[in-house]
Amino acid sequence: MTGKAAEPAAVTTRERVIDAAIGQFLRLPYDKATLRSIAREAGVDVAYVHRLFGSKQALFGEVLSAVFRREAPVWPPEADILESVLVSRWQNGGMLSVEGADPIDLLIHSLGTPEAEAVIVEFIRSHMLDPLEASVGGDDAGARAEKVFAFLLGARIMRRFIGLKSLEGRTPQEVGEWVARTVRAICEKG
Amino acid sequence: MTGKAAEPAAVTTRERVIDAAIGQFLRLPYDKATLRSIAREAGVDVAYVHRLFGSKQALFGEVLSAVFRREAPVWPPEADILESVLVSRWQNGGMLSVEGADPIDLLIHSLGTPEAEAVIVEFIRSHMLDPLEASVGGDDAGARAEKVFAFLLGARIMRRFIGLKSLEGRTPQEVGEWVARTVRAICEKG
DNA sequence: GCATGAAGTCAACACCTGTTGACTGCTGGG
DNA sequence: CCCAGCAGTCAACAGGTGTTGACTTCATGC
Repeated sequence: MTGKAAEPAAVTTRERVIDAAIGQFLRLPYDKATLRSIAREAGVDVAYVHRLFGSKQALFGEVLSAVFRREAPVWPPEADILESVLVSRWQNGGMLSVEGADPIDLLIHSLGTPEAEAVIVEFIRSHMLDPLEASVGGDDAGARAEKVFAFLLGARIMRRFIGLKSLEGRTPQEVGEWVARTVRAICEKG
Repeated sequence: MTGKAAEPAAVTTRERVIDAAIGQFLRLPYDKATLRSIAREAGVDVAYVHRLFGSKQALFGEVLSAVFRREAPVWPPEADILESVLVSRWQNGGMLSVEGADPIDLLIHSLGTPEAEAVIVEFIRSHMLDPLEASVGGDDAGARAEKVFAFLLGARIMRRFIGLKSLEGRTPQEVGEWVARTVRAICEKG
């Protein structure tokens, strides 16, 4: 957009298609995010989308990589993980954030869809669970990390799909405290 | 099963169809569980399945009711909810259990599929969250119920899809304690 | 000027979806 | 005997899917 250097950095059609695909796969179940709707949003022909990536599954893999590459690193290896990371990330959109959409949807859409499940499970393990364990520290760090992550994941899903009455109308600070207090309780006594 | 009374208790075709549908909807995403595959498994024609329930969506609602009615009461309104209900249900297959399949899959397949989402969200609210809130009691019961449920939901999803290392090789009793301790921590300090 | 090859379109393919209406086979009642 | 009505089938519908191959458009190098 603002590139005025020697390189024009023009956004390629391929990138436009990937952006459209990200939006669709975030918003819709795997089967409902059709190549045709993606192509329409990107302003190209279906056939070209297909040729660009070889198959719908390959395009989905591309989307997964693109979304989560933008997010790395999710958990920095610092000690004060509770306040600085979990809470603040929860405040502005969640554990993962992508402009204008909620990556928790991508996770939900992936789980239960065999083509996508393996990819995302591996990603969660290596990019989220392991670093979180390292951050939590202490003995039984693994177990506590799993419990903390379970709570964060469940709360995330509830807030997105079912709704959390106790969070309605709260400020980001209050939401942060809501999360942090429970995370602390799990770490200390859970 | 053991019915030897005057009533033969013959399993109707409708029941066979519902059983087939339960299996399919548990195993597959909403769109992949087609009326045709359900009909084939039940040994009848597609058209009859459709006529029996009026629409695929209606059949899905029927499946939801059937699955979760078998589970009722999920949260009895007793005080000792932690040990007697949450834990024991977690031990033998989870918060919800159906022979041979994991209802958490039904939830995952439902979330993100608009036709199914509304049905299951309402069901979770009225049949699980509200009774849990009543059981937890005290002031801030709503907030604590939501937190407890978030943890249970997240842990359930992790155990099913991502895996919980700290639960590998544990006995049901240990699993129960694992859950109960965290639930208690959330209730008391979360 | 002309061939080349990439970027992109077009129309069609084979297949699968939920849904519909007309149909058969059968069983019980008058 | 007949006939109403239920259980279930059959064939087809309209529409949507990923995928394919032939086609156009256009800039570039010779």
